[in-house]
Amino acid sequence: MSINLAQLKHSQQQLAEQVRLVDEFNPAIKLIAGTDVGFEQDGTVTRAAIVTLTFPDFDVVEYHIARLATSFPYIPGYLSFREYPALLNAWQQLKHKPDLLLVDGQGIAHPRRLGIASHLGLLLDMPTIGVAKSKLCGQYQEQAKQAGNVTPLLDKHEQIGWVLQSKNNCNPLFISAGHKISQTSALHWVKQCLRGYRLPEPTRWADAIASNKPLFRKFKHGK
DNA sequence: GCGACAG
DNA sequence: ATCTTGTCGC
Repeated sequence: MSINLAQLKHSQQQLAEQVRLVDEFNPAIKLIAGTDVGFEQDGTVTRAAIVTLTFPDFDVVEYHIARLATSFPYIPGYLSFREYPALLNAWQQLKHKPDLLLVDGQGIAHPRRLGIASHLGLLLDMPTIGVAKSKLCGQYQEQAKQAGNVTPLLDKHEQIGWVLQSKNNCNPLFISAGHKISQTSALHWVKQCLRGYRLPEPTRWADAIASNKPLFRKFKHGK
């Protein structure tokens, strides 16, 4: 297969125009889902995990793992083309659709304002938030590694997200609105999902499920 | 030209 | 992302 990045870049610019950052504090949220993607066999297989949790108790309602042949390489700025096929597959298996989706990666904190969280939000027509463990683009003021600290992530003078110190002495999280939510609400909901760990619960569970970590193993045994 | 660069 | 033990700091 051949890849036409100029074409995909144009596609992202077109899609970015459809992203809507609506400020809608929604106190009625009852289900929040998280996603995480991993790879197997030298990257030839993409493994996407999605998990739906209750809010605010964070009880696991259901989870699914989709394994598909990898069809696109990793290219910074084009991550969604590599991961969304498996994520859509996992999403279609969900019986209980969530009210909000936390995606591992950037939302609009992207060169063309279309990180994987925004792209997925458009494809699913769902409110999404980008929760990234490292920065793709933008600048910010360094801050103390004290839980609760927040500083805006800027591109020139435009705010594209937030740099959140989610836990003491840990690297910060890069939060940005994905789709159908505002920057302020995105930060609000991620904070609501923090339980003393660096990652918000939906993301932490998705990570544990995708990588079969202790948290998930323990869950499977006791249930 | 050079460095940066989600997962 | 993934391959991997011990180790340092909270």
